[in-house]
Amino acid sequence: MDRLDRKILRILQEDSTLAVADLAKKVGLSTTPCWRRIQKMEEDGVIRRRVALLDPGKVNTKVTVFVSIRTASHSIEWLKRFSEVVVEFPEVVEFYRMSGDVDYLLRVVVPDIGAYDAFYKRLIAKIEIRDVSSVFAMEQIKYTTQLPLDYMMIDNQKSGED
Amino acid sequence: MDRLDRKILRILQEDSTLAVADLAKKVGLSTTPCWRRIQKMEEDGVIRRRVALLDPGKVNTKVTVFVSIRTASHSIEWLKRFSEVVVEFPEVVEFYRMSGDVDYLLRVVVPDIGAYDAFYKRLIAKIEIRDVSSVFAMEQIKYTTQLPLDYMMIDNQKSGED
DNA sequence: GCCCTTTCGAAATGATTTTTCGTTATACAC
DNA sequence: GTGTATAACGAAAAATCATTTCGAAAGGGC
Repeated sequence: MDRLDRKILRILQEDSTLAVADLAKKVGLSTTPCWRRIQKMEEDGVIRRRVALLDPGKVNTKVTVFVSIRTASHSIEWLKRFSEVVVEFPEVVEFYRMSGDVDYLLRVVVPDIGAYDAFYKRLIAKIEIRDVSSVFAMEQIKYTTQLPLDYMMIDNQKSGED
Repeated sequence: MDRLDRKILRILQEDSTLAVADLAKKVGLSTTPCWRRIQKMEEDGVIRRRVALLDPGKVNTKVTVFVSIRTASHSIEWLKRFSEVVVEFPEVVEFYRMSGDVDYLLRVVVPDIGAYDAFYKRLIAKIEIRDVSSVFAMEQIKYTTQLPLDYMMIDNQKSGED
């Protein structure tokens, strides 16, 4: 995991459609070693998958809602079932167990407020939830799948423009 | 935008490495029309980009922090600068303007609590912020880039297993 | 029925990925 | 220094895949 691997990851996080030869040129390598590095990072699980990202507007899921859930105290059984139920909804794109005041946080994407209400009804029909609070996002100012690569490798940094 | 396009999008959101011929077989089409449909959806901007998704653990960004920001009332200028500053941090992977109590919500990824503190200091060094509240995620139960496709196309649904 | 438009599929072409092979660099023991 | 092992490199061949070309089939209006 050196400077070149980081450079490769930075590019692939941006755009994974480049030909290996072009990518190689960008990082200053020939195609074979570049290809092998990519291969290795896929085997090692650093690169998890390659996917297509869609336009939320174009697929009619412009609206993001953050749903905070407080559960008081519940049985292990309830928690297990709760997770299973929530995960199944395709509208739930993120789901976290939190520290602090709120127990769970969901990011839900829907076309509009009406669709959110319908989602909400379907959710509480499947499982009883004590305390739910929904907040709508007015605007998505930034959304990226690119993770910062500055924290990889404690040594070997040299942290230049690459 | 019909059933077949939806089927194609569903697969590409999962895995964009499939050969067009294999994808075509899966949706019940031959390669040329399938390729053309993909091409069109890229032109139309339905498919925005293709990217590699990395393992947060493997790049040392396991920890997610949600940062709630209240700004009271500020000038337009301040708001503009605030957005510009926040967007520049690679640790900020999501950034929303919210309705309700909280004005802005950030999702920040870092290696650990210490790194979050360092990030926080760098942030407030760049711009003064009134009221900040940080909550750590204990566990990421679900995270997907796959948008639900059930809301596309009001007509033409037929909504089967495809 | 006929024309127009659209979508389809088979096959040829061109580009890219992946393998093969030989070379070069680096490190370590002696 | 010399020898040897290990790991990374690069050029070129082979295999696979994307893209184009062409013609045929399917729907829609008149």
